[in-house]
Amino acid sequence: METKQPRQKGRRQEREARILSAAEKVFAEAGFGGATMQLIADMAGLPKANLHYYFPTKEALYRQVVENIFQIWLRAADVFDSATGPAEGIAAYIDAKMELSRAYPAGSKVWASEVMHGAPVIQDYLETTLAEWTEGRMEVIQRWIDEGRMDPINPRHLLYMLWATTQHYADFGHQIETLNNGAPLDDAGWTEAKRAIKQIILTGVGVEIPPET
Amino acid sequence: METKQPRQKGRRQEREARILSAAEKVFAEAGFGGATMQLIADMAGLPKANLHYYFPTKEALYRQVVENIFQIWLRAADVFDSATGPAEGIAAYIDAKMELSRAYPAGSKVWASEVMHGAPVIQDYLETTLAEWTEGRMEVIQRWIDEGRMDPINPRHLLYMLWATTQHYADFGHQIETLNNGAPLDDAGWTEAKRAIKQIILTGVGVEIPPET
DNA sequence: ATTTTTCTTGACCAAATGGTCAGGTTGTGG
DNA sequence: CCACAACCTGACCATTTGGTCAAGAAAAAT
Repeated sequence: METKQPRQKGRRQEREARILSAAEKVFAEAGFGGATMQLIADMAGLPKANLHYYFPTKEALYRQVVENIFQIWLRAADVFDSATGPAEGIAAYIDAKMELSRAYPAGSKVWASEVMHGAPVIQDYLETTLAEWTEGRMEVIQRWIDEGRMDPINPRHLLYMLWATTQHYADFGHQIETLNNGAPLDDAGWTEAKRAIKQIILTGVGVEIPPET
Repeated sequence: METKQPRQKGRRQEREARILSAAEKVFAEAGFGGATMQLIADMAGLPKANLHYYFPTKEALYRQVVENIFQIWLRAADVFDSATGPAEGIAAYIDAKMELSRAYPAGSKVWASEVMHGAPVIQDYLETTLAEWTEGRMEVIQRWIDEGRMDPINPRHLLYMLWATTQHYADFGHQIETLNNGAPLDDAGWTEAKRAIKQIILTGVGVEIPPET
């Protein structure tokens, strides 16, 4: 049934993945307008014309990059649901998003850039998927509040603060690096960042900080 | 002695201001690479060649925009110093930065974009002015901690959280607007945002929330 | 009034960019 | 071995872009 998909990866998938990876970096470093197909091609180690075989236009390639990031984002947000209470849920979400910021800084930047420029290609996602996810999480938080398991705070702004703070470590990674004497955060640095964020936010919403994650 | 500077504004200053204002918007909406001199010229209502009379290159114009923003940023940060303690200082800083996010969203986006792309034009500011400012504020916070006026938290990450959270309302304004049913935050919305942020962070660092600002 | 300086702008240019395409190569099923 | 499809790529093109320039128009200085 699966005549395609030659046991290994498949030329096509491997090529597309390589192109997407290069595109993510270039779009993150230069923005959509500043990125050139030639630059992406060079970074992917392929002739420019070949990119257009897999992705018809620069915009199509960009769209694919943004959608991929969005999916990763959403998937990681599930930790919020499988939590037994506010302390575990929020702590797990902070940890998850911080790990994403560390693992996919370029993706985070592309996302930030896309939103900053008015979300020209993922506006529909914002209005549907993201709006629904946000609504759902706000309800969860509100329930925790109603049950007296955390202080009454505005769930919407709590979510914004979680996004802002965690993504900051990716989007402004260069600034953080500069203020860290030019060196990127090491393991200890990231751990300390997560710890500090959890301390402030969890204390801020009136819950105990869970022991280990 | 001041033969220049004809009582009113002066043609030159007025022209430069108009160009800079248009440039700020265009750079914010399209990024450095996506912005074109023609677009800026149109928005400023001037022929393109005229821009090059006041600003020799696109990069020079961009540099001026970024430096202006940086100055506004720094100036507003002074509220931190004139505070009598952590509660007032942090609260005032949050208020000030939120008001800047509301008043200069384009500027904030240009700054974010600049940093995200590796700070090609303001790297030196990051290394000197910003680094010094950060160092100074960290000392202030550490002193408050040592004096037992707030919980022991990592001053560096507290600052990052303040920057991230407040700037988020400018940089991700479009996303916030979309999640607010397509409408920008009104006066009440901004007040509520500031209140929520102060509640979480001030509680999070173990100080009382000051009454009014 | 005349000279000198500052400013304005349409027309123009070289370079870069997204995208195309025809001809070729590689792989695959029969 | 052949035929067919998928894949690759150097050369090419139309358009856009940052930037220039020369010829003037205003203003200011004399």
